[in-house]
Amino acid sequence: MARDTGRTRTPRTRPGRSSMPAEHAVLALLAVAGGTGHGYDLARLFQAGQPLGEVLRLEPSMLYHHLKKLERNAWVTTEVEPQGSRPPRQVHTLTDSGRSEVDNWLAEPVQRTREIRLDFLVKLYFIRRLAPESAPALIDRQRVILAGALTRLRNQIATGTDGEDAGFTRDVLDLRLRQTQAAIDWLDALSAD
Amino acid sequence: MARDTGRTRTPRTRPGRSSMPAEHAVLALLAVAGGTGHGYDLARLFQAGQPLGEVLRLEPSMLYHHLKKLERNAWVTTEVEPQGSRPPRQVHTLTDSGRSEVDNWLAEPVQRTREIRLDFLVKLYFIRRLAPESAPALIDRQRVILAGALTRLRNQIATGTDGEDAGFTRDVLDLRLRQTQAAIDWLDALSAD
DNA sequence: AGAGCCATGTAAGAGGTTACATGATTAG
DNA sequence: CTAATCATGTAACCTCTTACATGGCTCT
Repeated sequence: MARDTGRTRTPRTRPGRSSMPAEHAVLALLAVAGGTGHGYDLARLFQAGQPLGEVLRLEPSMLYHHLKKLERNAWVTTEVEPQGSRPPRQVHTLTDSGRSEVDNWLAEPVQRTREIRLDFLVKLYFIRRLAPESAPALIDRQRVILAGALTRLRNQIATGTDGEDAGFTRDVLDLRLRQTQAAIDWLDALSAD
Repeated sequence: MARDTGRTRTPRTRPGRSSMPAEHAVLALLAVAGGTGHGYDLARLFQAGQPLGEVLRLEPSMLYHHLKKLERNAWVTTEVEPQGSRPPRQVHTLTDSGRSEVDNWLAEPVQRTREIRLDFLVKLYFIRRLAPESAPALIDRQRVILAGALTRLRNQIATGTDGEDAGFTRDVLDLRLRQTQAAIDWLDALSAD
């Protein structure tokens, strides 16, 4: 039914949602490693048993995919390092632009409660290794955002829906309220170290 | 580097993870509507403002996509109903196989805590409309699963990791513990109606 | 002799988002 | 006259997962 008229489409402006934690984790891992590294080496850190692997499982194929993407973004440069008998390494080096991307990403709290479980944990892991003195500020800013969400949820519950679906809507909001409160309590426990 | 040798690959056995909530929601909505319906009609219920739309936002394009998939699975049949001047409707009818798929899906609690937020809420919405007498059993079985997760988390925390990343791993487990506990508390509040 | 490490990927397919196409009718 | 409603999709592009390919080397 629909036909492609051949017109140039507007380029996709919104590539992906949330903070693209996997991609940024690869970039940040390069920063932790001192700015350079190759894929195979980084891959081990994303496996089960590794602390980061418990939060973010990354198969080799995706890791290599992300490294290509980072290169397209000019956040890393790549050069081939022959290894004699072994397969040559693609050694990736963080650029200035890549480093500032890491810093900006680390400074930003996440917007949605469900992103705490993955995105925020990854940020927390890296900020403690790359800029531990900034960790309390990140945690505080995150708490402010969650506190705002909590207030909005309370208002929504108070403004109560009427109609036959009121019960379900209330249950949904109540779940979100509890999950948000649990995340705030967790942040408080983090600060209280 | 890799070359396709032309060998037949083993068919993909694991199609998708979690309970494919969107697909099942479309199927269940058809059941609520009495077994028949067309896409445009169902689409409205997934919009913002509708109770289901608050939990699961489904764009028309995805809705039609799911309807095609349901047909391939023989869970619905489709016939065209001309409308005169308006575009003809594709009227979908739930099959026996489709109805039993809905029933099985509704009876199964979710395995992971993070699926509470979407998958379980959708199940709750539909079980209250299709088989309200079974809702307490679903909630109870869900509580058992979450209680098991809680126990495993407590054990993991007690068995404490050693090493430099012990702090982070503990924070991860502590967050999961709190989120799981919040979900259990919510289930308890649901039962206490 | 076989398992597993090193080191890099491709292939195929699922699930999902956003933009856009079509074209008559009805409400403001 | 314009916008929305009705009704159905396609196109292009994401992310993520699983399976597989290559091929020498080292450990048991």
